[in-house]
Amino acid sequence: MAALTIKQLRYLDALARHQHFGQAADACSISQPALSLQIKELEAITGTALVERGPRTVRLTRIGEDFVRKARQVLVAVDELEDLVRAAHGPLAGRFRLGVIPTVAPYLLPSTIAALSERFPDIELEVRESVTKSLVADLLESRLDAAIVALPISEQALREFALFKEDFVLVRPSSDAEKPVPSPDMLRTMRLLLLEEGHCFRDQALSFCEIKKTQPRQLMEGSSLSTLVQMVGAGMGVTLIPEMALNLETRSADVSIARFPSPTPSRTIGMIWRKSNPLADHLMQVGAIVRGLGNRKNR
Amino acid sequence: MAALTIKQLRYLDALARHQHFGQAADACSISQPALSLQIKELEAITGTALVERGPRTVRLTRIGEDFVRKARQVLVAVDELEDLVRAAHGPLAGRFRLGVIPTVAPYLLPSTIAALSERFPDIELEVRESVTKSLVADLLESRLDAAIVALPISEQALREFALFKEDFVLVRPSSDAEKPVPSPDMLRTMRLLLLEEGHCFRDQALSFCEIKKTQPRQLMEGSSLSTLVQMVGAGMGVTLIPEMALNLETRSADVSIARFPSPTPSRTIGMIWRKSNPLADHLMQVGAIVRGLGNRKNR
DNA sequence: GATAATGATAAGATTTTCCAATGGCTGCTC
DNA sequence: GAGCAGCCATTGGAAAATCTTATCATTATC
Repeated sequence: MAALTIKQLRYLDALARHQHFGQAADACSISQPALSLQIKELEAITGTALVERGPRTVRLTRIGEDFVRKARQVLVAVDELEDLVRAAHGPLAGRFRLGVIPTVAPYLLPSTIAALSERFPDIELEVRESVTKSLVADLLESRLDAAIVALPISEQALREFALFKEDFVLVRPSSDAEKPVPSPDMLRTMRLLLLEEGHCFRDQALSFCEIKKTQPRQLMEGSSLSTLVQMVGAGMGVTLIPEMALNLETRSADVSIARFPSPTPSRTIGMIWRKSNPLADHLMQVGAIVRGLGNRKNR
Repeated sequence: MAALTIKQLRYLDALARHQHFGQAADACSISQPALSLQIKELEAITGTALVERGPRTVRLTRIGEDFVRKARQVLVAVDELEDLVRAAHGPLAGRFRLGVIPTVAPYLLPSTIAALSERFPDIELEVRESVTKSLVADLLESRLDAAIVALPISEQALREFALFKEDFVLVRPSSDAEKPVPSPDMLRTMRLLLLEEGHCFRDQALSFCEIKKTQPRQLMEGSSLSTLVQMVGAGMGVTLIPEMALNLETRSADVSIARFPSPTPSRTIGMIWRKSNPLADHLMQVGAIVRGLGNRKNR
C-alpha cells in the first residue's frame, strides 16, 4: 500500500478550505486533475470517503473533518521544521507573515515595514490585517508567523511578548472643547461611536465605560477609526481612539481631543507567536524593533 | 526547489537511530544508495549539512540534532493521522504495539494476548518488554501504541488509565516459615534480593523498606523475579514479589511466603498512551479487558 | 433544452525514485 | 605496506509516480 505524503495533506487542506477542486488546485499551483487524483489517492490509502462530492458543492465527511484537523497539525509541524532550518541560516530571511489588528496597522505598519526591511535585508514581508480572532486562528494553523494584537490573548499554545501600552483619548466635536472631560458614567449617556462587532478595541472601549456587551444600546458603528473620527467631526457623537492614532486621524478633522485623568483607559499591544515556533529568537528581535517604534510614536 | 517529504524524514529518523547508512536502509526496507540519495536530497533542500560523515562513524550535526527532534514530532503526528483512520474503521485492527514492564509481563501477557486476539480478531499484536523509562520514550515517539506500567508516570503528554492494585508479598527460605513477618525496619537489616537498576519494582521495594537510593548497601541483584525467588530458595536472602507473580514463581521453589499486615505495600498497575492518540476509545476498551484479567489473577 | 460550471477520466510526457553494480576511501591485519 | 573488509558515494538504467492538456459526464440555471 502506498504511503501518505505531505503533498496530499496540503492538497486536502486547500480543498477543505476552498470547498472547490478548481480553486484549491489554483491555490496549490497545480491543475485540477492533479488535485483530484491526489485526493482520490488519499481516499484509497485511508480506505475512507473523506470528501463528499455533492452536485453543486464539495463538503467534508465526518471522518474527513477529523482527518483534516489532524492533518493540519502535521502541516504545522512541517512548517516549523522548515522554520527551524531558516533559523539556523543566520538572520531572519525569506517569507515572514505578520498579522496586525486594524486599530494598530495604519499607524504602526509603515515604520515597521521600513525598519524590518532595513534590519533584515533578505526578508519577504507579507502583512495581513484582520481582527484578533482570525489572527489567532491563522497563527495556530501556521498561516502566520506572528501577529500584533492587544494583550492578553490567553491562548495556551501562544507566546505573548508585550510591546507597549497605549492610552485611549476622547474625541469629540470641537464645540465641546471647553467642557469638562466626562467620566465613564457620563460617557455611557452620550452617543458613543464604536467600531463594528469583532474588533477588540470596541470591547476595550465598552469595558472602560462599563457597558455590558449584552446591554441593548444605540450605538453608531464605523468600520475604521478614521470613519469614526470623521463622524465625530460631523457632530454625530463622541468616540475613543488609541493614542497612536491621534496624529493621523485628527489632523484633518474638526474635532477636539481630551485625555482622561487617572485611571486612564489603556491597552497593552503585544506580539504573539506559537510557542513551538523555532524562529523564537528572531521573533524576539522583531518584537524589540517594533517595541522601539511603538514607544516613539506613543510619546 | 523540491519539497520535504515524509519519506525523507522517516529515512533520516532511521539514520539518526542506527548511525549507519546500511543498517538504516535495511530498517526502511530499501537499498543503501536509495537512502543515501534521499538524505542528500534532504540536505540540498535544507541547504544544511545534517549528517556528519566521519571516517568510521555517522553522526548528526548540531542542526541535524534539532532537525531530527522536530522531524520526529512530524512523524508522530503522521502516525496519529493514520491511527485516526484506523479508529474510524470500526474495531481495533492492524498493528498494535504494546509495551509491558518485565515484572508484569510474564504473568499478565499470556492471558492478555489471548483475550485481545479473541476480542479483536484483526489485531496484529506486537509486544515489547522493557523498563518504564524506555517504554515512555517509545510511547512519546510513537514507537508504541500503549504500555502497561506501574503508576503514576506523571508525564504531561500521557494519559494514565489505572488497571488494578497489587500487593507485595515477602518470599523467604522455607526454614523461616514460622518466624514473624518482619517490619520494614527489620527488612532493612536482612539481606534483601532485588532486581537490578532500572526496574521500577526495585524502587518500589526499596521505598517500602525506607531505604534511600543513595544509601550504600549490600544487595544481591537479579535480572528477573524468577531468578530472585530461586536465589531465596538457595538461602541467599529474602525478597519481595508482586502478588501476581506468586503462583508462577513460587511453585517450583523451596520457599515460604508471608503477607504483610496493613499498611500492606502495593503498587498500582495501569495502562498509558499518548493523550493525542486518536485510538483513545479503543485503548480504553483494551484497558478494560486487561483490568478484568488482572483482577482475576490478583485475587 | 441549450449553456455554463464542475469534477472525473484518459493519454502522454516528465520527473522522481529505486535497485544493482561499481568506485573510492579508510582503517585493520598479517 | 599490501591486501582486505567495511562503508558510503556515484552511475546507469528501469520502473513508478506525478503532472499537464484535452476531453467527457453530470447537473444546475436560464
